[in-house]
Amino acid sequence: MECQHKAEHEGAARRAIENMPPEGEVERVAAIFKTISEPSRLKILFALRHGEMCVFHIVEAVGGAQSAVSHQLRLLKANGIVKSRRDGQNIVYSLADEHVVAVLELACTHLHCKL
Amino acid sequence: MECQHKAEHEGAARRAIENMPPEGEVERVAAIFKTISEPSRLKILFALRHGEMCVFHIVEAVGGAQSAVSHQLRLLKANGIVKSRRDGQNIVYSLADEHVVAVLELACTHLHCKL
DNA sequence: TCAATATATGAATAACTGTTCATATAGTAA
DNA sequence: TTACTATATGAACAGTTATTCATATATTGA
Repeated sequence: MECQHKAEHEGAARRAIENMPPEGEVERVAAIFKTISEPSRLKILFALRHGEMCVFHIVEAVGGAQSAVSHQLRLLKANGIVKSRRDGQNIVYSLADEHVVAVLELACTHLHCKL
Repeated sequence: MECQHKAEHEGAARRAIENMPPEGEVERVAAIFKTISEPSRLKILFALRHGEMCVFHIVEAVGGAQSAVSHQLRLLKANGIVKSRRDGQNIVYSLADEHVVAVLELACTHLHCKL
């Protein structure tokens, strides 16, 4: 049985269906946001805003166990949020690109808080 | 015992600690990202890009049970991602502000995919 | 080679979260 | 009021995930 809604918004509904990204793309975007949606990982990103850092200093900056930070860094890297390079005994991490900072800043603007 | 890292990056580490947002602010930002990090909720946002829609049409656009969509809408609204107004028997939802679209577009750019 | 530092990883547990089912609330028309 | 449509909500279960602990790998210096 048909619904009794006003026809006004059916155009929007139709366009929404036609332009819905394929399932895989939605899940890729979702994975990005999920990766940066945990306070512990978000702190790492806030820390890396100020320049590249090795794991030891990241642990200092965000607190928590070295093992936990390492697990989180692996997730961030696997999802393309951060990148890393070896420098002697250290692994130096940095934000993958400028989009990351831009997204963080937009979210803060949305919340009316200063980064 | 002191670590043996190069001093190069200690400036970044110090700045990171000094500029780390307070715990509450980190968690508010994290909550925003967590809210938009589920494929089902993300689909709702992709759908609402094309204009406001009532729940019935959102269900049509994203699939799934009405109850599930309603739960998701509640979360989205509680976190300030969408807003709603009543229109007769219908509740019409729309994106809360332009930041939401901007964040989605940035994430897609990051993934090199067209929105 | 050995010892020390730096980082990563596997497994296990505890906490969290999305969905479903059943039901409740609210508006509309008769 | 009653019947119907539209939306919301509470509880419970299943699946996911972050952390901890113990251990492994890799680099450096002696």
